[in-house]
Amino acid sequence: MTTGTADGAAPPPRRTGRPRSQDSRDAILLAATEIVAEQGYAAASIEKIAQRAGVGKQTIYRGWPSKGDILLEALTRKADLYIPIPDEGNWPADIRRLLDDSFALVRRAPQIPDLLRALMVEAQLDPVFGDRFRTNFLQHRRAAVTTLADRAAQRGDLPASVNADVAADVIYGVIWYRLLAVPAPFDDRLADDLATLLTTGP
Amino acid sequence: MTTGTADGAAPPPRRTGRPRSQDSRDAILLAATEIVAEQGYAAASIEKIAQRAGVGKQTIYRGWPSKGDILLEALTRKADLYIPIPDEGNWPADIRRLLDDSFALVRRAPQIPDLLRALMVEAQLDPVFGDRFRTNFLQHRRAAVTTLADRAAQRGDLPASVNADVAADVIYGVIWYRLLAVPAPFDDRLADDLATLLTTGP
DNA sequence: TACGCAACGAGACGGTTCGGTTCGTAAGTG
DNA sequence: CACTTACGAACCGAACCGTCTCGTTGCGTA
Repeated sequence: MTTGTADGAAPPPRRTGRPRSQDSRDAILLAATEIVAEQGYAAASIEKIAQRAGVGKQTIYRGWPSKGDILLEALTRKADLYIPIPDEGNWPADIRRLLDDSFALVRRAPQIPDLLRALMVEAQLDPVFGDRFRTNFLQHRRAAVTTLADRAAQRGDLPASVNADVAADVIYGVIWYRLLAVPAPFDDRLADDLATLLTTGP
Repeated sequence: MTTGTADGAAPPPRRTGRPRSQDSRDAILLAATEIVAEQGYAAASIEKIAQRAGVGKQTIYRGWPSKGDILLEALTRKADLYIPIPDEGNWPADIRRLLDDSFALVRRAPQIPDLLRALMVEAQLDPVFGDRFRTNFLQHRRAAVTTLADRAAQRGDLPASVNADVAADVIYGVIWYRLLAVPAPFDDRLADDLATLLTTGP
């Protein structure tokens, strides 16, 4: 990953010539999001995105190395996707807060599930992008949970039947499973069930 | 889905003309499996499958309605994928047995993870096939777990923190999450962790 | 103000890939 | 032998990728 700003010490802003258009970038991200949401990922070609965005294909190739990266940026922009790592002082409240925040975000922005599905598909189809997706996105989300769990373990209120890794596996496993495999909503009942499972000890 | 054998009452075996070649069917399934395992799903086109199988494309179109269905048949043939629903008499042993059987199958047949990934991708790209996949495969697997859990609930040894739906969500959620999102093995440690989580009560 | 430079939208281009169909032949059935 | 259906191969058109070339546009600098 030596692309981007890894250009010596300071990122040279741009010296001369016409600057890149932020409007075009925005239009591209919007068009990609809409196509994925409305017509499914199979319909999202670079060609179609460019056409819908009212943009030349070259502008897209200049800005992103692959289709997946467009979607990844669209996702991270979509909401303040940064779900803050809660700190309620105890494990049950932390885990419940994280679940509530995550579910609320999905419900609030209905395109997010479509983007997530598309990204996971692209990660399977393009292994190089897949690595990027795992490193830059999936592991970040996972780290939020393991941070909470580690904190709980130190505090001593993590149930003996739970460890940090399995907690992350369970939470994101269920979320992705529902996104991809079963058409089930992210409702309070699921949050209840998961929180109960992960906070009940012997 | 009115294709296939939904042809009146009795499935007419075949009356006249050249019979379909079972060898061709086998070669197609084998070729599809190998391409997916060796080159990834992105490389698995009908064209390549036909070429590798030494078969005309028409023979494929005559036998399966879509690429996903080829892979689905390849998967169900691959092993006796039918993992028997355990009945060990108690919930912890049942759940442990199901996990062990499932993990052992994946370890024994290394193409199975590739096929599963490919099927999940295809389910996202082709919604019509996706419905078929969910109905004919995913729900069956899920039912195995809910059957165990229902039995345990009746017996009274299902922990209060677990219910049938969440047990299935957790087990298959984690399995699919590991297949698609994190490069982690299906080892005894995972089975231990999951079994502990699902069998420990307050 | 005038000039130069890079990005812009649009689209042409060559090339590849693929899905689906057509064609003449092969293999069974009656 | 006549008939029927499957067979492999070849063919066709559409879609798309990535590059390239236009003439144009906007910004920094001379």
